[in-house]
Amino acid sequence: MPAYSTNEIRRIEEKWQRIWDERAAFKVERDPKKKKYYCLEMFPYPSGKIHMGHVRNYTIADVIARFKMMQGYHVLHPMGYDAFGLPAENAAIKNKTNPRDWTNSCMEEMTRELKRMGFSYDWDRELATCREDYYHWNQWIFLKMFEKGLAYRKKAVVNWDPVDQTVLANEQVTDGKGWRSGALIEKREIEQWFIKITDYAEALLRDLDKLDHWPERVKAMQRNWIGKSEGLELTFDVVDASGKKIDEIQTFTTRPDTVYGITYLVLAAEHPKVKEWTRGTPVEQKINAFVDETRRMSTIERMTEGKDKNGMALGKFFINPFTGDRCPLWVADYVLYEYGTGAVMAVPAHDQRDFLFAKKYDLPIKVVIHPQDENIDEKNMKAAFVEDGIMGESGDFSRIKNVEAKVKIADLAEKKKWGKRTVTYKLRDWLVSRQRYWGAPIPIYYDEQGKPHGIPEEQLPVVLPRDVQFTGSGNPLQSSREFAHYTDRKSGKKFRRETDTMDTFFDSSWYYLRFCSPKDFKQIFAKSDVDHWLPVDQYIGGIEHAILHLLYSRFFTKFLKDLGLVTFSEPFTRLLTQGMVLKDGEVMSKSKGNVVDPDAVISKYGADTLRLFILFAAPPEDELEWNAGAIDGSWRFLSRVWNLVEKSYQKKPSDLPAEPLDDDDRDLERERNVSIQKITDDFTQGFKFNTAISQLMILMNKIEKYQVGSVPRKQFLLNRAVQTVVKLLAPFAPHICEELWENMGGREKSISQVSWPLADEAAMERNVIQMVVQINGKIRGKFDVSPNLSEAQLKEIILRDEKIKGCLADQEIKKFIVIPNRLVSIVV
RNA sequence: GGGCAAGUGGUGGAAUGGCAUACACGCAGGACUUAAAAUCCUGUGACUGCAAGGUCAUGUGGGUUCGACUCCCACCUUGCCCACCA
Repeated sequence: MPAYSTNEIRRIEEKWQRIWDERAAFKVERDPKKKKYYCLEMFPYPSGKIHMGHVRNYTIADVIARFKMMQGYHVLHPMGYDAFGLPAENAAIKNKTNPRDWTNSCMEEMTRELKRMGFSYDWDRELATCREDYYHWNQWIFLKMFEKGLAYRKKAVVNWDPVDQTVLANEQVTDGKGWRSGALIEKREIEQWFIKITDYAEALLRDLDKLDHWPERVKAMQRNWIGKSEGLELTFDVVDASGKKIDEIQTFTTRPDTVYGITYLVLAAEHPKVKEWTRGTPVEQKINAFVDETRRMSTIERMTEGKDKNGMALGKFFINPFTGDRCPLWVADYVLYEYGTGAVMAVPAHDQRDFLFAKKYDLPIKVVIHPQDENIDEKNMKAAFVEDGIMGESGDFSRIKNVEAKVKIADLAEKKKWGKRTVTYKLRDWLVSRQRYWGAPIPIYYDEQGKPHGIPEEQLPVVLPRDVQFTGSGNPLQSSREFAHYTDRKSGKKFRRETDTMDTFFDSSWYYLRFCSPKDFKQIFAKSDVDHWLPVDQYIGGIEHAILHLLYSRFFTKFLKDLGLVTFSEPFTRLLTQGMVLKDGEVMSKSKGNVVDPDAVISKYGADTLRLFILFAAPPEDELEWNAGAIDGSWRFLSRVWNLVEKSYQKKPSDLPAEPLDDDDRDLERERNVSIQKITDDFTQGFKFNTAISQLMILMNKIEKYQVGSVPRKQFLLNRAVQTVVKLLAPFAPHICEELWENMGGREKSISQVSWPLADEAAMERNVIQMVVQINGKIRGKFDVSPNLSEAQLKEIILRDEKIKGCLADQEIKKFIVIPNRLVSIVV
């Protein structure tokens, strides 16, 4: 065997990648007789090159998949591409080509790179969301949602990305900037397609409790995003200056206990009543100017201006039904139109935002809740009092706890029909329209009245046209003559076709189902396949998808369950969110110029070394600092395993001679079995690959020190230990292990078919253990003793010792605590 | 402002109530070599001591315990997520 050199690594890795390909080694078919395991990583956007984040994500998944295969599971481990999206369209604009060509060449390149990493994918199941046979079913799901009233059109204020010339969902706007372009987002009003995910808000929230194997962090983020709050919707009579009722206004509050402290009421700038009530009044012009200015402000401006709140009085009033008081109505920029009713009852004494606003505009402040032991005077208030306390100035509710008042006041409001208890969510309906070409066309046409109709199911897919101009502005689909009209087959009538395409999050919300029957052209998937493989046993991906992708996928699953297409309500049983890969403390990115190309690392060290290193450097969920120096250690380790097989392993099979083992033998056997146990535990209890690998290194250190001489018994034990190393290493470094297994004369075709070893409890036992002795918490001695001695026996041995005697110095022993086989603690 | 993580040698990290610093990187010394690389061996938290040893050390300050990196309380720092949500 030649040395484990760069050339040799290349030969071995190419050889086994070819063999896996030729044998379709990881192809799986449904087999009800076997235990199934569905291991899935978040499929990539085909940007052209894989980066270290992909390498880490997919290596973690591959080790899990290969481990499960060796444990005898039938593992579904597929890969595909989330292939629609803006970068392809941008490239098309730049190169004057079709996004399809750019995307196809990127996918080809990425497939080559993924194969170079030695991942155990069933490539027969590969899919790409930009292919007709995939987005056909995207459109089919959309039609089902349309039929159920979950897909609807709404004229709405939307986030307009001036760079990408498209609309973004609330979820895709971070800090007022577009999630891809980073451009400041403007507000515009257009007819858009929405998906009514809010119908599922309660189910999405409730079922988070079922996800026992999801990180708490992700569940907390989803809870926060759904943002359920329970409160009271109150309706107030609106009156003009003369006291005549002209209208009503609804507000939402989570603090019914503060209703006696209302001193004014604020509407959001977008609220239609603002303009309606001021029309033809002296303040009309000023109000209109204020409203238009506020609405023009982008989200980022509203945020940076932060605490400075602006508003204007409307010259109209409302009646507080609890007190009969008449108070003014205002419009202000600190009220969100999208949340609750878009109007809030202001209680400046008990809400910090209302407090600041009242101070600025000199509005009255009325305290109705006091702390337990003091009375607040509104004149001296520096901030709102927002804690729990005792009610005051609140009619019949005075002098009770505000927590009780909350319930009683809500009861009263419902009894008097002033309002009703309601639940609101921060979760908004999902805006799925995109004025873009490179996405799945929304399968809709409009009749003469402009009413939307679904394209008949049998005419799907609505295929993306080719006669399209990519100029960089507007929606390219509208430049196609071929696409513009839909012709009804019966009447021959022509109708205008919808030219919006779908958000790519729509595509990625159900791909894990399509992997079960990727080549079924007659239906979205075969139910029997999905029933067999789903739910996904282990899903692995980045924390950046904690909200959007995972929430949408959960929603789709629930929707498909309601359609009777699936039987489960949650798609991913276990979720692992891997940490980011950093260089010099920062996320690797092209703009920062700190990107390490995986391809270059593979060329120098091989895929096995890269895989091993990236898992050894940190636990999967932690951030990983890329340290180019430390990778040598992983390479050296593989090299040592290689040399060990070459120098010490004897292919000639032999049986273990029936003779007793000496201390060295037992030592080796113990370490071998301890390693099996420890590594299996690390796999099953949270994928602690870094400590699993260090245990393999410990085992190697032990084997290298083991002297065989020419004793057949020792040669047998060494052989067995080497075999164990190769088996335990195989999920991490599959190429070298396949090669070694073959050279060692293994009977199996592939190391992935070898059974995962089991630990022998008896071999792990020790006949001498070290007991540590503490006196008053300080370590004063160590004793080699037989295991499981009684307290009396231990006491005799320890107290006989000269050094311990010296430390005790005839003091009285108050306590003698024994932790079996570990430690003795003496208190004097 | 709210929520969730995390803070351990020169570095990545290990130990989740029981010998702090496993494993690795780096560094230093040695072997082999004409030389270098590679490889192998030895050492490597700080202070103190000729040595055996001793003392101190897991962000800071308290607490619980025979015993705390680990549990509790407060604070500091960093990271991530959310944020005018009534």
